Amino acid sequence: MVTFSKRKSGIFKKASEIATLTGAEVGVVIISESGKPHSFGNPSIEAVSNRFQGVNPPPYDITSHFAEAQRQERIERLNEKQNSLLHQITAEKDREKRIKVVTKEKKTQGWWEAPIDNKNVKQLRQMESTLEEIRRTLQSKLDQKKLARGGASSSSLPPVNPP
Amino acid sequence: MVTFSKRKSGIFKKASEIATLTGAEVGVVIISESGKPHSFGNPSIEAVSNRFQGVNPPPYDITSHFAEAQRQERIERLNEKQNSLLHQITAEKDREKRIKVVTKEKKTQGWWEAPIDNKNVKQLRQMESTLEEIRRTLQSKLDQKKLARGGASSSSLPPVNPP
DNA sequence: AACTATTTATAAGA
DNA sequence: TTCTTATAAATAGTT
Repeated sequence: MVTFSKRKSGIFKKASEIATLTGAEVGVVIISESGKPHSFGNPSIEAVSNRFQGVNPPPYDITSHFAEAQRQERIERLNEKQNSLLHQITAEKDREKRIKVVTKEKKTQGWWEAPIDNKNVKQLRQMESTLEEIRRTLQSKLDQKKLARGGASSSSLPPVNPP
Repeated sequence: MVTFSKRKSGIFKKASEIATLTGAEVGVVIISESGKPHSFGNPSIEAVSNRFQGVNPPPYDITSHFAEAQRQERIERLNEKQNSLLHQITAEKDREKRIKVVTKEKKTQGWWEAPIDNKNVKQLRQMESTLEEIRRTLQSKLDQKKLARGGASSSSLPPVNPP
């Protein structure tokens, strides 16, 4: 909790800095483990969110092609996923090292040696499927809206009309 | 521009860290001065956005423990996915170049009418889903080690509600 | 919340 | 963009 609080402040500060330093618009949303939402936005979280979703693209750039913009977004998303994976792999390997050390010291059974709880795993997968489907459905709807309008700026969600 | 790039990386890294470290969900959207959108999301920018908007309520606290023997397998799977991502990224970038050339030649069609490669979108979505599942499984396991207590809040908003 | 040892991020330059 | 490095800032651990 202390870590969360400290780091949240750190991120918000960084977000504020990049905004004033480079003139970028930044929006950050953090939902803590307990489910409470925390946000930072410059100019405001709503403004950034709307612009990201293509609602109000100030400088209308006729040269940007929708398909290209979306492709670029996908590439960025892939890069994010990749970075995420790298972090996870690193974390996982570090963890493994630690576990090996502990295992040598203690011959008692630890939680990581416990048998798989199939009931819970099954339940988890079911929830994942459901949530994933919801997410996909929403995304699909949003994408259709996007297709129907073709926003000037690129990105993720909603509507406008072709010139 | 260099500052923007460096600091953007810094923020994304911090965002990734707070997510891994505290189990929080984080979404960051940065729109550069030139209007180009950059985003980071854990689990995904859509998931965080949706949850922030109240679309997607609860986190899971399923307590399933996986045997140490399976850890290595997961790491290998992550590595495979990562390689897959690298190939996808390369392919996407190459294709983007080709498309840019084509779209400059064919001006009979408006940019808003540019067809989206649905096959590719579908493929990427599928991959994201898979990655998402892996990530969630790992996260759930990693969360085991952390204390789950109701968090305090500094600049927080009221709890999210369904639309 | 304050302190501080340590780690990490960053600006500047190449 | 990547690399290097001196310096500034962020953070974990502790009180």
